[in-house]
Amino acid sequence: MSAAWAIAHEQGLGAMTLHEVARRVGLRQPSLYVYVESKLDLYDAMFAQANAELLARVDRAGESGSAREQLLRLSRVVLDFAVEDPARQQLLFTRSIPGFTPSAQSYALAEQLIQRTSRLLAELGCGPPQADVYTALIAGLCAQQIANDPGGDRWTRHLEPMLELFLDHFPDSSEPR
Amino acid sequence: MSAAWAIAHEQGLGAMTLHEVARRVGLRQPSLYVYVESKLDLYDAMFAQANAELLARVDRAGESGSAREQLLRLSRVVLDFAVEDPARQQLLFTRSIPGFTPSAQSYALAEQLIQRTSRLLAELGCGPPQADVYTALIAGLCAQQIANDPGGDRWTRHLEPMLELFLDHFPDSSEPR
DNA sequence: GTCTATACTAAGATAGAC
DNA sequence: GTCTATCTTAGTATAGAC
Repeated sequence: MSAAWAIAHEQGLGAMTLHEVARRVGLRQPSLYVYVESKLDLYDAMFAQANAELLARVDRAGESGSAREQLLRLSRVVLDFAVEDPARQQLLFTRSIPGFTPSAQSYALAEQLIQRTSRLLAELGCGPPQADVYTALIAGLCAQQIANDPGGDRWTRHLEPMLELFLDHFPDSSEPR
Repeated sequence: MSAAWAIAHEQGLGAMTLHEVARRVGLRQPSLYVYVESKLDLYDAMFAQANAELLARVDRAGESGSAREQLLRLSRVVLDFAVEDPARQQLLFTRSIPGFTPSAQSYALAEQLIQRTSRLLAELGCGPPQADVYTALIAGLCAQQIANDPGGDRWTRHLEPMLELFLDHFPDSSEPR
């Protein structure tokens, strides 16, 4: 697993091949089939691992404070997590690996985060349409940060002001139709 | 070119191979080397063509009205263009094709749009940091729309309300630090 | 300009010995 | 569990005939 992550981290998720993984762990490529059923199976294990790690961090960020404070903290944790490792972000939040869809078991982990966020948003007066705007905000900062200033904070530093603006004005008004 | 776009459109940009292009135009793969120097060269031609098309649409959207109206129209044209064809969006706005960077000549076209947008933003009191927020807004709507509701408008319909909110509140206040 | 033939690379996966 | 050997597929690119 860590060899697979290392490759994804260094050269992108698409460069992660079973040959290269085997090379790094000092085995021949066919030997890996003792541990994984296929390459997609390995992706699934990585997906589950990354989601578990994210959930752990969100938990560590705690549940204290108002719903608004909690949402701000949760958003910061998620954004930092995503921006920290572009390959991981690609695996978790985009559907861009040909042939890969997470198994039901792995996806259940991802669901937990979605539930948690939706609940907080609902408490703050944001229904599903506003929640879409929220996800677009996060996704936009994340995409721009990774693409144009990897390792920096040129976009991520706008998270809190944007969320404040969003929470102050979007929940009630501005609903299109 | 149109065969290449058709493949990208149907199966994604990564599925565009010289073999498949040749198949579609009734040639053998080596014959394509009369027309392109390499696969990356073909990507570059596609990049230039798509940028030219986008610029043409932006021009057609006209320059009448206030800076605010112009920015709203330009943003709508760009967002619709990007969402319309995910493969094209990937080629133009993400840097996710291994080994591909646009030639200086092709990139000059992309620069024109950037210039135009920056000028409008500046007229509306948005400096570079606010322009970053603007690009994140567009990128976020675009990414979510393509990933989660392709062909629909679940995210893109929020464009105008979000821009209004952004222009009304972000230019002066909310600047982090 | 187009072809055939081929070199080269590299991937995922399987068979069967040890 | 690990290996060698191999199958199968598919890609980019080049050489040289026509």
